[in-house]
Amino acid sequence: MPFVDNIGFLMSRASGQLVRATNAALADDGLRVRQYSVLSLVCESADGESQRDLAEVLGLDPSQVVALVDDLDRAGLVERRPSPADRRTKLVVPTERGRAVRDRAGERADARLAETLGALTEDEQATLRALLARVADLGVAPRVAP
Amino acid sequence: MPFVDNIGFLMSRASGQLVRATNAALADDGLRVRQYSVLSLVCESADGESQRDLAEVLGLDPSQVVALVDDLDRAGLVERRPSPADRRTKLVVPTERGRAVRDRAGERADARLAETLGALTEDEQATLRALLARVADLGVAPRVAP
DNA sequence: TATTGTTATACTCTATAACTATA
DNA sequence: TATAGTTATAGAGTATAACAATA
Repeated sequence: MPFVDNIGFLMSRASGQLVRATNAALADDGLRVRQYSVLSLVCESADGESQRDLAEVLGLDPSQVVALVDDLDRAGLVERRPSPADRRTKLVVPTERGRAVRDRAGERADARLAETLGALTEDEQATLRALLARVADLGVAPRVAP
Repeated sequence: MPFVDNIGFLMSRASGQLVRATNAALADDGLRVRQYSVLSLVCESADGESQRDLAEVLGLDPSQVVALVDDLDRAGLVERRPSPADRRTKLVVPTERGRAVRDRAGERADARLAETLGALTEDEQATLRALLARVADLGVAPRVAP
């Protein structure tokens, strides 16, 4: 099979397209896709998310999450609050303005994503989503023995 | 729809998994996935590929291809040959050793990819490949007017 | 005037290691 | 001793601009 049909190559190429399109849609709100991801997750959370949980869901190292939350904090979109249960833990919660920005940015990002995925029908997008979810393996990933 | 079901997010996460797995499989041959991509493409070409064509297929800027070909050249896996048709153009061709390394690395990368995609049946992988190809938009991409 | 390859630069992303304060 | 957050650093990936040689 020719290299251009390699799933890894196609996925990397497609992912790049989507990230670029999304970043372009978010630029007006001063966001990039990773900051937007953090903001979206904390907006969906009832009592805030710990940075560790954010790192887990996003598949990032906790040290990367620090920088992303710093960015959002500096922009006044989220706050770090002490956890009532564990003094080590900080819960990241959106500010009022953070929620507003997320909603507006979300509409733009969604519109641009729909445009980029325009070649696919709704059914095909659902199929793609389901297949990606299984490859992305968001559950607890079994690794080689440490 | 919850953020974790966003196709862009899932694609980025899945792509990262595949790239990491492939890089791990290629490490023994001293390659990374982008260098391996260039090597694969020139091995499939009859008379070599120009750097411009490589950039086009890979979706990279021509200046990035320069560095990748430099790496492969330094490792003795490819050579730059003058094009008989156009003295500006350099055709990148694999060395004998380049072909051998590509074959061995390709087997390892393919095996690791199959392992990473193990959750999907052959049919599902074919479906995924077809959907990704349409999103990746490898044809001539119509852009906004320049 | 336009294109191919190249150099240079800056910023983002990824990957580790080590430190602190708590548990 | 283990975990949550943090700092620091290095390498890889991405994005532009500008230049020489050639068409």
